[in-house]
Amino acid sequence: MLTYERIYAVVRQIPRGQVATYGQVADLAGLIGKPRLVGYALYRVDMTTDDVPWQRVINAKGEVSESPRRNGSDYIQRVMLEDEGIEFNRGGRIDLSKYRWCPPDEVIERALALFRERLD
DNA sequence: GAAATGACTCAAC
DNA sequence: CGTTGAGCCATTT
Repeated sequence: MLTYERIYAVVRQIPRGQVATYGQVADLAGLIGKPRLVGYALYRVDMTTDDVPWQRVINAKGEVSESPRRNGSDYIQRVMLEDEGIEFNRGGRIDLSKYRWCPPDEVIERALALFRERLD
């Protein structure tokens, strides 16, 4: 669906070694205030491909969201992030002030365009 | 087509 | 610090 494609398009922009929160991705995808949809979209990503760097999206607390439904993929996520040079402190959390992705202006421009489009 | 679900977030206590 | 409850809406049953 178009909604998912927007989310994936944003996630694909996250550079290696940095992370974004669900809420942040939702905002940039023109889905302000709807972070749940991001989680739902990522759940449906094909993890066997590297098309979408789903591992770089974490929750607002700075930790990898775990869920029984993920059947172990949450653990894989942590390993992949460490492989990119991201450090986990004790408690399995990431220092957001250090690794949070700061979107370039062009991405913000696109987000604004999507937002305006939504108001028609 | 109504009801349930969800990798979330924020504010309030 | 923690727990709770409301908000949210595309997808799935």
